[in-house]
Amino acid sequence: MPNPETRQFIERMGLAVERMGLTRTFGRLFGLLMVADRPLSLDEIVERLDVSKASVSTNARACEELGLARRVGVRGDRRDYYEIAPRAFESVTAKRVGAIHAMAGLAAEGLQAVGDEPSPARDRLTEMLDFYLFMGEQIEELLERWREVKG
Amino acid sequence: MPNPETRQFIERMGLAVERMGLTRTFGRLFGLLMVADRPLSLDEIVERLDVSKASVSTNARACEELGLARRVGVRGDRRDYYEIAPRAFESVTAKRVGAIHAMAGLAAEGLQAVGDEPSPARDRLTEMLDFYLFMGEQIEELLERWREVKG
DNA sequence: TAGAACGTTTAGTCAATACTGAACGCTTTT
DNA sequence: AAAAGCGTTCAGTATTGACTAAACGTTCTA
Repeated sequence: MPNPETRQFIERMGLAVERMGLTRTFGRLFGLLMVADRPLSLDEIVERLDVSKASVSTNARACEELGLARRVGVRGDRRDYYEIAPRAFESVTAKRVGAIHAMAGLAAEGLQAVGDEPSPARDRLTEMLDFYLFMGEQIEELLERWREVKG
Repeated sequence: MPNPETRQFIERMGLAVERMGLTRTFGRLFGLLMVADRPLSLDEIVERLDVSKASVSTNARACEELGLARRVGVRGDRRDYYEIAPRAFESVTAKRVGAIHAMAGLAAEGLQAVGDEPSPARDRLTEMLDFYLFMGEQIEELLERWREVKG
């Protein structure tokens, strides 16, 4: 399984995730789990990624927190195993929708701040509010549709 | 205009933008431009944000690069003035769609890497590919619809 | 009950990077 | 032609934060 193409995929996932504001190691972990043909233990991840166990432990738990991975048990084994969570992409996208709502909330606060008189600032904030309300609502509907088709 | 609510808005925008992987100063600059009632010069921004002119210069240009702000001229004045660009939110969201396409591309590479035989990895990568193709396409349509309504 | 196996926590290190102050180049003014 | 105004660049600084190694607590095993 450690063929060159797979390694490259893991590495590119690391870079892609890093570009999104998370860390490269986190992205590599996610990439590794994506191409793994079975759940992996912490030590297996340590070996495949060549990072410390402490880092893997932290990142794996963060991955779980985000809904990207989940911990699974293996019969007759007391180690923790990790695998990609079902609906991982939906759940991470749902988190993004949360950020969109936050932007809408910020826009609303901005409108409070600039007062009632018409102004360019007011127009911009109104546009921001409308845009993020629209996007948040619509993307939620997209997720809904996706779940209907694939869920 | 430097009332407490406005200051708070700027500060929260700084934090929100920072959480998205950019810098706090960048977010504050964007927030300031959002609530400004006219284009601002570098020195005005320096004063309002209390950061060095070098930093403002760099961040303002980055803001322009991202399509969030634009430089405007003021008659009889040779300074640069900045204001929020029209369709700023559309353009930043369009950039996000680019990231979604990149994820789809990565999924395709992953499928190459894991080979043709059925496997959990293959299933996951296929789901990832389908999901991001769907989302990329649909969000582009959302932007289209938004432009029709507001553009 | 001692010891091994696991995962987590924490103190410390190191690298990345955003910001500052100063120098620079260009333009305008006097 | 000198000086002031303006934006940019660059070297240096400081802060942030991810990672490592070691200690720790807990659970299982011999």
